[in-house]
Amino acid sequence: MTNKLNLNNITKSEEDYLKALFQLLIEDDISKVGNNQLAEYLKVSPASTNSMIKKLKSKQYVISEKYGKLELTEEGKWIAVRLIRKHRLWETFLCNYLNFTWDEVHEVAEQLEHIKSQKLINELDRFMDYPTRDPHGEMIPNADGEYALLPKVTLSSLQEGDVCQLVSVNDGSVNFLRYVSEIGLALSSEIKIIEIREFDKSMKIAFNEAQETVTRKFADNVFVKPIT
Amino acid sequence: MTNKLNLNNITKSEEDYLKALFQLLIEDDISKVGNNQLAEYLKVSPASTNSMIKKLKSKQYVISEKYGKLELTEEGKWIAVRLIRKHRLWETFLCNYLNFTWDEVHEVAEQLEHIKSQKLINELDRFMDYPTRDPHGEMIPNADGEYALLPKVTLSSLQEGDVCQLVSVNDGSVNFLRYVSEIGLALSSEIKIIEIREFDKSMKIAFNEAQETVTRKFADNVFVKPIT
DNA sequence: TAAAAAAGTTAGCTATGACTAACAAATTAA
DNA sequence: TTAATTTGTTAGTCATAGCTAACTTTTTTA
Repeated sequence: MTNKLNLNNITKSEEDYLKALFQLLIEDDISKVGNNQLAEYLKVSPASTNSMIKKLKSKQYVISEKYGKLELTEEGKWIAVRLIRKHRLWETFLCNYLNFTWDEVHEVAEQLEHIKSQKLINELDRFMDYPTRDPHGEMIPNADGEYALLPKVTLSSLQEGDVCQLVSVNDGSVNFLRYVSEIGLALSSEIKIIEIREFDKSMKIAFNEAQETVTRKFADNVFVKPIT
Repeated sequence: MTNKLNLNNITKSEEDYLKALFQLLIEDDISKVGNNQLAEYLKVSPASTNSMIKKLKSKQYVISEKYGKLELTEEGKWIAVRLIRKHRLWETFLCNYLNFTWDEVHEVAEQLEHIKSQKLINELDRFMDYPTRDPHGEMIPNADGEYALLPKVTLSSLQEGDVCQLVSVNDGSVNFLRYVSEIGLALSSEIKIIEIREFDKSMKIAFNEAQETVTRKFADNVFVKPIT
């Protein structure tokens, strides 16, 4: 009821904040997200975040006490999930139909996710035959907002000798994604950890008959499923 | 040069004004377009238009003297044509691939036309195999901004006994487009003017073995090619 | 041609959503 | 447990882009 009415009144900025909060709180499973952390994630000033949070509280998308941590209401979560759905469906469309590479899609999808049309996104979903994963391996919520929240195991969390399969990658940086492709890694690649150097936590890994040494920062952005 | 740099700095509003000016000046071929006319077309106040025109003049997209009529520079036209290209390609995509009807596409295309990505629109064009007309029969500019400007002959400009073919329709009103479909008219329909009533300029027309009486306002929004 | 109407302009207001600078509260560390 | 650091808040500014009301210029018409 109020639901439907509000959704067309929401601004692009409000959507961006709600999505960011959802990704920190729920997808990254961070228990205490504060004002400044959200500000840093969105690359805006703490003051901007503070005033937006006030607005989102007044619209009942966010709950928090003064100086307390931030929480999303069910309504807030619902808005965020729908944005994530749109973002990932568009990424999938761009990669699978419009010859985009996985490092090119994020920026355009950031724009496309704000297009307001229920029909558009549901038809796009149907057109692609209801994909469940985007080009980076992330799960795509269905039309009811349901999707599996895979526990995020980073490559960096594994030990020497462990073997795993590449499940998804952080899509935040174009340079990172290009680098992943360049060295020959792809979704589902089987990776073995040959050695971890204590000094800088860099890792020597083996995959597809190749070997590479990657930094800790790199390994933090690669999500894997350990093979038991 | 300056071209490319500016195009990413342009706002949605600036784009809307340039497109509106182009449609009035070039597509509708109106020789003198003034501030208030543009304001009315865009459904904003004359004051808003006035200040936006100042901005567009400073960016050299528009030329006009104080109290004089408005003109577009080549740069201004180029921006407008690209918007029209994007708008019509998206409309075509929505109709041909996502099950939208021709009365549903305009509103969504108004949003999609502001997405900034050269690659997106050119790939979409390729994906659809370079269509030349949108669902309303309007010409789609190619990647170089070239397209045929069909002289707009309205159904209302014809005489009793004339025969013509439906070329395109004004896509501004959802109700109008629904009405056109409902009575059974479609692009390329052959229409014969049976009678024009002087009193209110309403027309009795025949097409596809059907007859209808349509108002002057209706006939003003239907564009045709007379059959000699 | 002078008055009325229309068209165009300006000033000043509003809301959104950024920002910086200054300050307050909470947390961490000495 | 006090001091330092981090985190959060507030006040005040800026740009964009809309608005109304008042005014000026241009055009029309009586």
